[in-house]
Amino acid sequence: MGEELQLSDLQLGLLRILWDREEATALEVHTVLVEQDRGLAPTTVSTMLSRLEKKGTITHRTEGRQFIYRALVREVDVRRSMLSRVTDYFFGGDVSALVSHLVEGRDVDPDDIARLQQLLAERSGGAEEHDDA
Amino acid sequence: MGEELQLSDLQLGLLRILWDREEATALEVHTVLVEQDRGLAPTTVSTMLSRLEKKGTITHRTEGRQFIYRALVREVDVRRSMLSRVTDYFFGGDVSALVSHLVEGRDVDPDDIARLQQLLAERSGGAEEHDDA
DNA sequence: ACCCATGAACGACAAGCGTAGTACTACAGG
DNA sequence: CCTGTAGTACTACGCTTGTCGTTCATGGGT
Repeated sequence: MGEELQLSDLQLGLLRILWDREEATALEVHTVLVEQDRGLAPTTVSTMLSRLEKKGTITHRTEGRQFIYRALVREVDVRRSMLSRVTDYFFGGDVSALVSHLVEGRDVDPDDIARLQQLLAERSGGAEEHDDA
Repeated sequence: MGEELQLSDLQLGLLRILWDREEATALEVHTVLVEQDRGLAPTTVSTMLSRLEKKGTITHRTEGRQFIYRALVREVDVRRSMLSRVTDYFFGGDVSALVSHLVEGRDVDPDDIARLQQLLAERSGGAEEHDDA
């Protein structure tokens, strides 16, 4: 199923914009980037977009003389893929080790803890899993 | 405090070896890599090690004509840093959202769920610190 | 029909990574 | 003292990323 897709910060930034608004022209993307204090030349944005397209991450349709870009990968998949890389590497896929790390290290609100407990309770009690072994 | 350190897979692999054995010569590192099906020329390993050192991630002392490398960054810090990047980006630092994602997506064993509940219970009940290396 | 503005296409360049061959140095054995 | 060998240093090369400048095409206004 999953191709190993590894994205840089900027690439992620571009994707994010496309995810947020479904579609966007190069100019639009550039504008958003600028608003995010990410000052880049419009051509830079175009170049990045092109390269992303060449890799099959996004695509575009032409409307008039403008390109309207659209993401081809879903955020949830990228999220999963990138997270997997880190978790697999550092925790060998052991989710509890990961959460343990999170809870230990950074400050986690008691609220968060509570919410997590809630979440897990739902998971184990509410939804019936019929997975064996 | 936190420098943004972004490591590639190979760099992580090298670091891992140094973390595991505290210290290692270039040759030793190479050997381990080979055992891990990561077949690289010894010179390649040396080059990578040098570059890592230039970036301040590792260091070495000289024993005879050999270099004995040692990591300058702790695994826990790199772990945290790399994980933060992903979690901050995708979940805005919301740990419960992250865990939610994890629990929803890949199949998490009931065992894991139980362990997590245990973990959280400890966390919210008695604040016990147990050292992690 | 012509010129300009708008935006894409192309080319460029520096830095960093992965990869490795070759050069050099220094210690050890004869 | 000379040489072989081990092991680092140097150099190189192709690829990707971030960053643009410049060129080119085209459609719209006068």
